[in-house]
Amino acid sequence: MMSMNSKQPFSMHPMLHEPKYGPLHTSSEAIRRACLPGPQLQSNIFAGFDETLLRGAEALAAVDIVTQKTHPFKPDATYHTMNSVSCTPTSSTVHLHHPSVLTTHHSHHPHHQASQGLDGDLLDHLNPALTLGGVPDVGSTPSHPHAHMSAINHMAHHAQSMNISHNHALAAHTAMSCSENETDPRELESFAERFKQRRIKLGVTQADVGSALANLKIPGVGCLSQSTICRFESLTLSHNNMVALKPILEAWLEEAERAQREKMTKPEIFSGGDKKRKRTSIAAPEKRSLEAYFAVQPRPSSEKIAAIAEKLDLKKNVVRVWFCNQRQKQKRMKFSATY
DNA sequence: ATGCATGAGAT
DNA sequence: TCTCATGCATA
Repeated sequence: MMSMNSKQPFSMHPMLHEPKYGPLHTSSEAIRRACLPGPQLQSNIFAGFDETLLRGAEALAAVDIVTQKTHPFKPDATYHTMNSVSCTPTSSTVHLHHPSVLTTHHSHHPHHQASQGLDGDLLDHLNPALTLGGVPDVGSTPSHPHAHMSAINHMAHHAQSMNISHNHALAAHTAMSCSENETDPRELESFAERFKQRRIKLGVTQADVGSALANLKIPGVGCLSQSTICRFESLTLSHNNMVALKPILEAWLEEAERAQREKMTKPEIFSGGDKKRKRTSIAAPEKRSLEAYFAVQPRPSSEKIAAIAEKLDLKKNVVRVWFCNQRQKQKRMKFSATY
């Protein structure tokens, strides 16, 4: 592990009010894209349908929603399996905070974007009035002061499709199995499960794990949020992300268990904000419409986004972000379907 | 546990 | 302007 690419994105950035997190990211979209099925048939399966189509889509979506209650099309699908273990709120245990950054990236697997086949420009065919609308750039969101953290993943390097053959002389066999294991979805899945169980056994919350990570002092690794730990355990992260985080969490787990053993032998002692960001909530009807649009065109142009935003009376930026998030979710779903 | 959001880096 | 990794806020 740790074969570094020349990519060490350590481009720092000021703008951190808090020394809290360090930024960093690396990404290799390229490969991924290369694996993607080409651009969809750009076209006009929908040409000429205009608004009717949209209405149909929305209607469909509406129906879908209804059905969804019983039917499950969990839009937020998961990485692989749905593990439904509930989260135990074992509060307080360890606590530490540190920022750090890490970036991950690499590999690719054949994600399959099955859906983008229907790319007609739905909105284009929608009524022109819609397209014309004022389109006020609603852009920017209110205030948001905060820093973020990313992970640099020195490890996790190989994609399943990639070969590590160029690494070591003996890599041929040995390494092969090793790296393959690290990225094997099933291995990741079982690890996530084991991780969760052992974590609970230790009486540590997801949030605790996240903040305790910084104590590992792993270069480039800082703390993570409860959300991320939760997503890791439930496999709701991208494959690359899972691969990148695994060694880190594994390290924490070992350390935590070691520390506990030590504590057993010796009597130990233990001891132990700012502005709130508002979360916009998109109402069900609007969400249904968005889903309908998404089904037809997952990647609407800026103009379309503006039109949709206006129609649904939402901020353009909100709509844009919604589509971005939807795409991310879709990828997770697709990935899970792959295995 | 999950919805909406940010920001870095890639396109 | 997108993707990706992550986070805050909240149901």
